[in-house]
Amino acid sequence: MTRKEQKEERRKAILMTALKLFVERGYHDTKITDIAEAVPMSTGLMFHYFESKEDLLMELVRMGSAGPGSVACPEDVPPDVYLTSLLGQILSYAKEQPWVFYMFVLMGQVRRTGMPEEARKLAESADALVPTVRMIKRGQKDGVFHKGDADTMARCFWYAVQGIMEQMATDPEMKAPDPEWIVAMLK
Amino acid sequence: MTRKEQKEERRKAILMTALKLFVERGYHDTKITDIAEAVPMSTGLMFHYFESKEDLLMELVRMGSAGPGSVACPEDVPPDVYLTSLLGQILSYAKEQPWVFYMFVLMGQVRRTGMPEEARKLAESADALVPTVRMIKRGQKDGVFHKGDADTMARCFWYAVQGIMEQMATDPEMKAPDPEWIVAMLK
DNA sequence: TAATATATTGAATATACATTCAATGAAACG
DNA sequence: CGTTTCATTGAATGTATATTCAATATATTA
Repeated sequence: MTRKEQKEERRKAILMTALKLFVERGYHDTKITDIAEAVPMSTGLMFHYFESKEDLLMELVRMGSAGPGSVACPEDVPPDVYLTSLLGQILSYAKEQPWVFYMFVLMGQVRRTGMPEEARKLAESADALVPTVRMIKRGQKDGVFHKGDADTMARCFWYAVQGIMEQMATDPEMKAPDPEWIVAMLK
Repeated sequence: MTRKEQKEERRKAILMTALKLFVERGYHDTKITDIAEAVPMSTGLMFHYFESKEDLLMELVRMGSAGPGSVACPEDVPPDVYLTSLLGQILSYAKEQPWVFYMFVLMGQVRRTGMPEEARKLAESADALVPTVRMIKRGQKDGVFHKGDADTMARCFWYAVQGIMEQMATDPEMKAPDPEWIVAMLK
């Protein structure tokens, strides 16, 4: 089974390399050749592992969609505390495992800008928005969050995070924010 | 002079159309043909008005760099009040003049992702970061803002705005946030 | 070891798209 | 009007790059 494992490793190497490049330069600016060179491997071999560039993107989006899973807050934890710790986890995890971090950014890009329709749909389906709206409503009832349209608040929260992450992914000068600052948007 | 005015109008029409498409689909996904079709005008004629696609982008970035000008807070206004009103202005302006809004997003994209070097440099030079850092430091001294690295705080603030704007530019469901929410990140 | 399957390569091909161009139409100007 | 200048078009060209392919090397298996 060493052969099959090798192949799996190689696939992962390609995926991680592509993820990094897609986030840093954008999907369309990243040539198959660039990925191949960075892996490193010949251009032709890329197509032994993935049908096409789009297939490669889809695979990444699939990973990203499966990833986060539940962003639900247990009933006995205050929503503000939960969101703060969730964000803290994401940020510190990102420091050691940059791919989680890149993934976060890629998913946002795919959701928004001109990417293959199929990829966009999948990315949209995996979104933390719905559970966050629920959390915010509970927080408002408990008085820890301010008044306002919960849906808009949830969007603001995550898209703010998105904007900050996008910058962190490409700009080494950018230091991680304190999660409390961001949750303060809701208080 | 009707002839010259006509030309100027046409140029602007192209610029505005391109801006919208660049933001909605991304620079590389927007074909010259798409812009021409949307204006509308033949593909060839585009090159009567602009040397190249890159030239078109550069013109937009030039406009964006000239735009905002000074984001400086007068000494007698509290920084939090100033930032709130600045954001309010941007958001309400954007509702009537979508191009200001698109421009905001485009500039952010150009600063980050793989775009012609020249464009990136110009976009970077026009950045509200420096004056904002100053404002935040003053706010910290006055006790209206919390402690923390002022540079990181300023970046967080603007990149959060960036993320929210990016979403608003492409998602009609997204409603404008209350500027206070975002300034609350700093308090 | 021979036979087979898989990995790998680099050059050839196909395609998409920016850009050019020769030709046509419309306005300005004498 | 006649002439000149500018606007406009759509098809032709060139280039970049995703994808294919025939050939070669390396591993697996019997």
